[in-house]
Formats: sequence, structure tokens, C-alpha cells
Amino acid sequence: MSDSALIEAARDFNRFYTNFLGVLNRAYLDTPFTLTDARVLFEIGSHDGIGAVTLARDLQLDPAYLSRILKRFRAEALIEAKPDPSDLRSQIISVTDQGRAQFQDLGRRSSAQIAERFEGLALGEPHSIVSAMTTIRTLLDPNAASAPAIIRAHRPGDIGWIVQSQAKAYTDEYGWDMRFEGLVADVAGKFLNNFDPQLEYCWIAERNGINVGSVLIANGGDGVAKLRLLYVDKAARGLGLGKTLVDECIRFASAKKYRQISLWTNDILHAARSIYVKTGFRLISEEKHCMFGPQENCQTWVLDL
Amino acid sequence: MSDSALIEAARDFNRFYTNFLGVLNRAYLDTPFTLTDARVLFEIGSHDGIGAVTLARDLQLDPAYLSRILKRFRAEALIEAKPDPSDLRSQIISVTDQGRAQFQDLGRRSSAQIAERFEGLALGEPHSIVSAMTTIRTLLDPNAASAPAIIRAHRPGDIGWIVQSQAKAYTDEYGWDMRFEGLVADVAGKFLNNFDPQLEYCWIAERNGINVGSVLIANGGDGVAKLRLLYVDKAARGLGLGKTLVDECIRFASAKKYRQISLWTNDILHAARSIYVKTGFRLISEEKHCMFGPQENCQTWVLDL
DNA sequence: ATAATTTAGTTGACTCAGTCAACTGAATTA
DNA sequence: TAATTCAGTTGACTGAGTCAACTAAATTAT
Repeated sequence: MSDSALIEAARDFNRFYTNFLGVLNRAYLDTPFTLTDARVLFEIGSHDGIGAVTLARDLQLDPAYLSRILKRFRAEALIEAKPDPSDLRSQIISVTDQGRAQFQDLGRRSSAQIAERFEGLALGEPHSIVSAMTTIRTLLDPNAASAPAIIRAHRPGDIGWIVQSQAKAYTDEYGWDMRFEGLVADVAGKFLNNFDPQLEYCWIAERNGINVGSVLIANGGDGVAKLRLLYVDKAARGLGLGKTLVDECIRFASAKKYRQISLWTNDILHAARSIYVKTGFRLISEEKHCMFGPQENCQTWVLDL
Repeated sequence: MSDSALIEAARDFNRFYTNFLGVLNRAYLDTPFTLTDARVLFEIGSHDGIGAVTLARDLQLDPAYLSRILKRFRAEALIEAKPDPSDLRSQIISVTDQGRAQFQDLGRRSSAQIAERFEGLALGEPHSIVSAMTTIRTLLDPNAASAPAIIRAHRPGDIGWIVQSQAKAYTDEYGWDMRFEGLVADVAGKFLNNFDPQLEYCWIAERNGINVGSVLIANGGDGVAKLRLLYVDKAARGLGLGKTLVDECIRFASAKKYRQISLWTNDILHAARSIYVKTGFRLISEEKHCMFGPQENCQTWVLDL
């Protein structure tokens, strides 16, 4: 999966959507408002009591320009502005009844344009469009509240995801080669092929329907649980997800009466290492190797239960 | 979700995306081009020989305004325009080398902005965004021609993708269980671990930066090439991609002097089966099994080279 | 407590992106 | 052959948006 091809596709969409929005915004053609006017009025209407600075920041407008627009709106009695008692420099802006009427009219026009576009579509298509829009927005909007991650058992495809994400991450971040993906695929395949639901488990952390982390416990025999394939995606690091996953493993291993958890890692994986330390694992052996290209120290850690 | 709720959600997305595009278009801030300039230059660059009327229609620009922009571009030697011999009123516009350089620079800036946005996202997220964009575009743009798929060698992560996509597809479509994912992971892992670049290869079909198909050739010894893990994603079926992939395998196996290609499949996979028939494979054995849950007939096919 | 700096918002002065109407000359239709 | 349409250009304009300089309140530094 090529990043640059993804970017090209995104650019292509942006060109298309620039045009598309251009067409939609003709809704305002026979009103006395420009697109910017409409955006401002809309923003005030839906955030009553907003200040000019916030408004300018949210809509990415020049303060001077915004000031003039607000002045005009005030002159036309679409909005009212009174000084904020807690900070006399700034003002509290709200729409008048007349302004609200205009704002609703603009809304109706805009809705009508979209309704027209949706008109010719098949039954489920508008729904598909809107859920695709939601996907994009959730992922691109930094202000969209980031959903909490949920942790669940693995489902079909998840093991493949583990292979893919680890291979991609460790080749990108540490320059490991193809052999690493081979190893992960092997470990993952063996886990599935010998899967014992009584004594083994695979946890997947998921956010907005997208996998962001994993770990699994495999039976190593002799009362030893092997903790394997701990991984947290770049986008979800720093949230304590790794620790949560390891805690999950420890709880499971205890409940299943394992006497020890053991794991194999590389010293370069600092974040993982610090989780192991925090959860009480101890390093019992270390060895140089070049299994994946660059020289690393592989380490074995254990936790007695 | 009711119609009006859908429309509201679409409007909300449009407001968000208007802002978002505004931010992206800052890429042009420190160039001598406006957004409109960039759009025009881009359109000419990618449709060499386009006429001014088409250009104005595609970009929804006023002909007078466009005329002035083109005049300026001509003065700056970014484009050339010669009269269309079949209609002396209209002109054939094309970019000069200098114009192409500018156009590519603008492209780089725009790509960089998007890359920056994609930077902090999780592995699958840019992919989700782009496929959501494709959904929207396909449904809203009646002229959208789906991009052609390209076929390339595998890269890190692709083997994991193969495991994931096949596991997901076959559990969804045929109700196969986890053992299938285990088998695929195993085959894929072995392929990577014993990979012989001289005699083995893995092809990935990609569209809009999204993987949509795969196949691989592994050395089975004795002059026999094993064709494995042929797969075409639901979204890209019916385009002949499967056949293209198999043809690629046959060409490769011939060039590498294999004497035979053999493969293992299940009779329920009708599309694959018809490709094998078409490309000259013959069925040599068939056997009932319940390896993945439902009862299937597994089949071995061979093609002598 | 006072001075220096920052912040919210406004105003003057400007420019250039974009619009509208009227035109030229070639192509098409009546 | 005349009337109409079409591709593209030019004149004349306007108003959306920008930049710098300002006022006055609030905050921070001394």
C-alpha cells in the first residue's frame, strides 16, 4: 500500500470536492450574502454568545475582515454585540430574531441544494455518503472528540492486521527487513493453528472501528504463558494502551493458573520495555543478533505469578 | 437516520471540509499563484491540449476571467496556445517545460500538506479516509471513472494485508472459521521466511493506493511452481484483475524455467476456478474436506509449461 | 505600583480576484 | 445568404479580502 498513491487519491478528491462545494455554494447566489457571510452568520447562530476572536479562528478569517462583516450585520440588525463583563475588550455576539430568520433561510437553501443532489441517488446511497463523510471527519478533525479505544477478542482478519501493522511499523521506524514480517506471520499463524481457547487469547484494541493495538497469550507449556506481539499503533501511543493490554494478559494468565509469563523483545523498543518494567517483569537474558537487518539486542523477560 | 438528518450531517461535513480545504490551500500562500491559478495550471498540465471552453466548464470559471489568467500564463511562458486547425475559433492549450516545472512544484506542495495531515494517523486511517473519499466521489460524481489498478511487487506489510483480507472475505462470504486465517498466515509466513528472489515472487494489485488483489509464486521444488493466495477484493471484481494476476504468474514461471504450475483451491471459489480454466489449467484431483468449517471440495489444478 | 507587553477589536488604504456586458471573428443553422 | 450560435477577448467596474497602524483593556514583568 503506497503512501504516495494514497496522497494522490486524496488530492484528486480534494480537487473534485472543491468544485462540488463551489456548485453547492451557488445556493447563496440570489441572497445578499456571500459564502463568508453565510459561514459567519451560521457560526454565530449555532454558537450564541461567541466572541469575535474565536469566530475568526474557527472560520480562519482575517480579524479586520471579520470586524467589517460584523459591523455590517450590526447595522442590518442581524446580530447584537455587547461587551463581555469579564473582559471589556471582547464582545458577546448573538443573533437577533431577524438574524435567526436569515440564518434559517440560508440553512434551507443549503439543505435544498444537497437534497437536490441526493434526489437522483439509489435508496441507500445518501446514507453511504454520509457515513463516509463521518469517517473522514472523525479522522481528519483534530477537534473531533477522539473516541476511546475498546479492547476485544480477535476476529477474522485481525491476525493478518497484526502482521501487516507490525511489519509496516518496524520497517518504517527501525529499518527492519522482510524477515521480520516472516517471523510475525509465522508466530501469528502458529498461534491460530494451535489455538486453545481455554488457555490462549488474543486482545485487539480498536478505536473508531480501526485496530490500533494488539497482544496475545500463547501456551508455552510447563505452566509458562508466552506474551507475544504486543503492539500499539503510532496514532494511539501515549494513552496507556500498551499497559492496559499487558495488564489484561497478566490478569488472564493468573486466572488460568499459569505460573509464569515470559516474553521476547528487542531493547530498541523502549516503550514496550518500560511497560514490562512497570508491570513487574524482570530481564533474564540478553543477546546480540541481526535477525532483521540492523544489529539489535534481543531480550527475554519473565514475570512470576 | 432520516433524510433531513442525513442532509444536516452532509451540511455539517461541508462546513468542516470548506475549512479543511482552506487550510490545505495555504500551500500556495508563498507561491505567486492563487488557488484558481493552481487549479487552472493543474488542469492544463493533466489534460494537455485542452480547450479554454472545456477548461472553464470543468473548473466552473468565468470565461472572461479564465481568458485573463491564460493571457498571463502565456506572458510568463507557462503555457502555449495554438489555434485548433479543425475549429479556428478555439485553441489548443498545452504547458511549456517551464509550466510543467511549476505545475509539479505546486503538486509537491499540495502533497506535502496532505502528507503532513496523514502523518499522525494510525496505519489504516489514511486508507480509511481515501476509501471513504472514493465512496463519496463515486456516488456524487456521475463522471467518476474508477482509477485503473496497478500491479507491483510486495512491500512490507503486504503479506499481512493478504492474510487479513482473505481471512475477512472468506469468513464473511463463506462462513469459514479461524483455521483458514491460520492456514493463510502459515503459507504467507513460510513464503517470506524461505523467500528466494530468483524463483519466487509476490504480486500486489493496488488501486488509488489501496490494495485490491494479490497472488504469489513459490518454489515447490522439482521444477514445480506453486501459485498461491490468489485474491481479488470485492470492490475490484469483474475487471479481469484475477486473470491479469494469473497471467503474470504464468509469464514469470515460464521465464524462470519451471516445468509446471500447480495450485490448490476450493470448488466454491467459482471466479477463481473460471480463471484457471481460461488460462489452461486442468483439474487433476478433488477431495472433500471440512478444514474451515463448512464442507468443501478442495481441488488441485496444474498447468504444464 | 508602574512600565512594558500582549490581546480584542477597529479603521484607513489599498489591490487584485472575479463579474458583467459588449465586442470580434469563425462556425453552424435557417 | 442571412441569422444565429459559439470561442475567446477586452473594457469597466466592484467589492471581497489584506496589511499595517491604531485604541483601549488586560496581563506580565520590573
